[in-house]
Amino acid sequence: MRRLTAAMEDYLKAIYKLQQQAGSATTQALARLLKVKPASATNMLKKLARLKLVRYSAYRGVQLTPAGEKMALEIIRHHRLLELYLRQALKVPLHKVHEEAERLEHALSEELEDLIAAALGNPTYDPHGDPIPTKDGHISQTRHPHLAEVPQGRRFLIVRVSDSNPELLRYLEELGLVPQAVVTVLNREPFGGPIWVKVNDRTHALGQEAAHHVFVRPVEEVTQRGARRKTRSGRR
Amino acid sequence: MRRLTAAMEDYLKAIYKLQQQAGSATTQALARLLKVKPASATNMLKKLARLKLVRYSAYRGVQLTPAGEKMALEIIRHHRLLELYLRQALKVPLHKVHEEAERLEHALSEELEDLIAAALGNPTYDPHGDPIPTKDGHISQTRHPHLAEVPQGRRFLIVRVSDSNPELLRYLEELGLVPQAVVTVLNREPFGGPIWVKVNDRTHALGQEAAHHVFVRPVEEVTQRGARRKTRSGRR
DNA sequence: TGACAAATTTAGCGGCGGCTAAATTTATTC
DNA sequence: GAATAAATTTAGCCGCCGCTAAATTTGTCA
Repeated sequence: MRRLTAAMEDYLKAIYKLQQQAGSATTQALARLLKVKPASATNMLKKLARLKLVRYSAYRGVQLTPAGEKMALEIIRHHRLLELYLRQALKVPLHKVHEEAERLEHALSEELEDLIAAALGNPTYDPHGDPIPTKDGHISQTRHPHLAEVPQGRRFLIVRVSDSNPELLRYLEELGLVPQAVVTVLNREPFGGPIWVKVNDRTHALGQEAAHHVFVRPVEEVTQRGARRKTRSGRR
Repeated sequence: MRRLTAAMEDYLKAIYKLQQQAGSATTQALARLLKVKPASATNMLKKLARLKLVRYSAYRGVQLTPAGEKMALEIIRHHRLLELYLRQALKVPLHKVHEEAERLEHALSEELEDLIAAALGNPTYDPHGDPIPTKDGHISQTRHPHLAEVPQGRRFLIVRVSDSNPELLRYLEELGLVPQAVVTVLNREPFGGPIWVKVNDRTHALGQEAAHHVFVRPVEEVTQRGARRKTRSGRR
């Protein structure tokens, strides 16, 4: 498996994301995401097609081949492992974690990847709640949003509480914010203000940081015949 | 201070090393060190000269300007901090630490550098015994060899014992291999075999790993009038 | 001093990955 | 179905950083 350039890796990752969100990737969407001009994207797509990493037919959008998808998942694994590692081991602030990982991911060897994964205990989710692909290219299809990015007025089931900080973990536990609990987002103050939540009939004002560590899934509201709602998430 | 390309950073680092060893850097030596052709080196030197990072006069070799030296030291700081971090925090095998750092150093931000330095307790030497420049561009001029790379039959003063592994540290202490002790290298078995050393009239067979953590300085032999010997080290 | 070898530089090319401007295809609308 | 708008591709350029081949400079030795 040939070594790809950093630019190629960026394109594969971007195509993967667009495919997830919209089924396929257009030249324009790709260009916007990567902050290049459409002409540049076309250029690269032809290169990736020659390498059999994407299926590309002119004017018609692009899709990853199985080989391309495998590569994309490897890169995403690098990225998300790095994010988590930077956050946990080096206490990089959450908002900077992404851009740091963005540069480091291309320089990460397989060995170092393994060591980092092991140091983290082979985690399956990154600090943003996104699933980390396994080494052999499998990825959980669910992306869990955290309490800070979820619409207010709805009920959510807590599926995961990020375990980076034991103190925070204990704090959240005291409030009753534990996996399987049902939480209602009452209100959200703007500009990084607290998030009002209700758990077990108690109301709490949660800070931004705390909210970022609580990952949830919407509780299925019982509609006619209990039909499941389709959801779509976007971003990352 | 403009951001340099990875190639430029590699050149600055190489020029610095050659200057240390030989006072100045020739096109050929540079090309050999960087594994490029001399013509390519000439090309880059002209670019660096335009940026006022080196003083370059054709056919006459090259020298870092103060600005160039500052940049070089920054890069070397990145490199050596990474080496130490990879070794201590992630247990990357010593022989792989260099090439990993070589790729990561160009992607390291200032913030991450600071966090890594702090996590390591602002260390001053890397795992090879090379000094780590400070953030403001000062560097200790002494490079201490370790016991595994030192000629046999001589006496050495232990100046530093690397503190990465507490177990190892205790072991070495038991043997009497502590800073300020004088050690004689009796014999060295080939092919990664043990190194026989004498400390306090006791003889020990030291493994490769242990030997790599003991950094020494030759004991000044008393020659006529106690004149100091000049030494030169090479490598890294 | 002059001739030659070695080191260095110059000239020109190639792949990468951006860009702009112009041409082309696709989609939409009357 | 023709006209037009929007998306996409093509053509050609540029900077980076390698390369080779040819020209030039430097240093040495008779």
